[in-house]
Amino acid sequence: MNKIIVILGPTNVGKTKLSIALAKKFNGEIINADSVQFYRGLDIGSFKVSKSEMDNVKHYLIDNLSVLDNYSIYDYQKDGRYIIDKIISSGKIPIIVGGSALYIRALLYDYKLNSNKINNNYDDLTNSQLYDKLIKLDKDIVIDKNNRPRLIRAINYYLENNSSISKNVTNKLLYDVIFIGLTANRDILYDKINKRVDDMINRGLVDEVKSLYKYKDKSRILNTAIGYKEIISYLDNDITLDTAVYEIKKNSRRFAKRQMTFFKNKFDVKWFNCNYDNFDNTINSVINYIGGIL
RNA sequence: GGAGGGAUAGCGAAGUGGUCAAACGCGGCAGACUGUAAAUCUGUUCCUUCGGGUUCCAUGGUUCAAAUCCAUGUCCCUCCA
Repeated sequence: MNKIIVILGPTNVGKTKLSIALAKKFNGEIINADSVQFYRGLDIGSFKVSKSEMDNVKHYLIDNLSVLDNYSIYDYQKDGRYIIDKIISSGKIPIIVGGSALYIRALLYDYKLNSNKINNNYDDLTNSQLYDKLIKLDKDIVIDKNNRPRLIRAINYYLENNSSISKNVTNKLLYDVIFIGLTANRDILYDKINKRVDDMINRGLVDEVKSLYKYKDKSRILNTAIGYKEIISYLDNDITLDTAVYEIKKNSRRFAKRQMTFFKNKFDVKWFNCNYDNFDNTINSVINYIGGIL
């Protein structure tokens, strides 16, 4: 079975740089698994790979969407699996890189997704009414009572499939995957994250968001992505720029923590510590590890 | 110098005799994860060997009982001189 390499980890540990080095070393092509880097125009705030960084390594699923598009793990699974097959059949190794854990899971594990025909939002129901409705339908459901999007999803799922969404969990991998995790000590990582946010501001994040501001009411991603939603609040005059920066840093740190929780507990990962002072060392240890498997 | 107001857990802030180890918010920590996922949600947050121990500026007092009342001291804020 053909191997697939996955590089995951929290934000800002060098996944991009590592992935390009691996692609060059092992004749790979890269599939993005960062749910913000899909979008054209979200460059500074998503810390997107630049053309020159790509260094002629083929990248897929970057800049494939407009900020007005709605994309989901369903689309990603479809697009990504098609690309994986394409890369494998060309004799190369797919390298999946990113920090969007659910996207990676939907892509590689046996997530059964369908076209999602029922899509009732139940705007007239409160959370507890939704919960009552759900447990009447679905006695097996395990769910947080206040997690409205998931309550709605669980109801719609049950109505469509006549079975509990909880029964749909899977740990079955569909590919032969090497999971490489890149991480760093919490203190160091947080410090790097804070500094990177300052750097984004210096590189013109506010101008980047200004150029997209006209889409803010019609774009989902601009209102959810860290670095964008906060600057939009600033441009709306709801908060000061200092507050926006503080919030971006805080939200990025929390995001990194959530990513680590997800990766540690849901993936079988071989972890490597990011050596910020000598990243070539990090790259070499990963190359040695993968070389021993391939 | 005179008149008031205040000091509560990492921070902000309720509480004004017992039901107070102390609401709530923030921050922190941990967790969940099949269509918003950079999203959304949950738990936890004085110490503990889980028996208990030590807290509400400090010291002393009143009381069966004090974060809450009294006295003194320290520090902070506002107003008048």
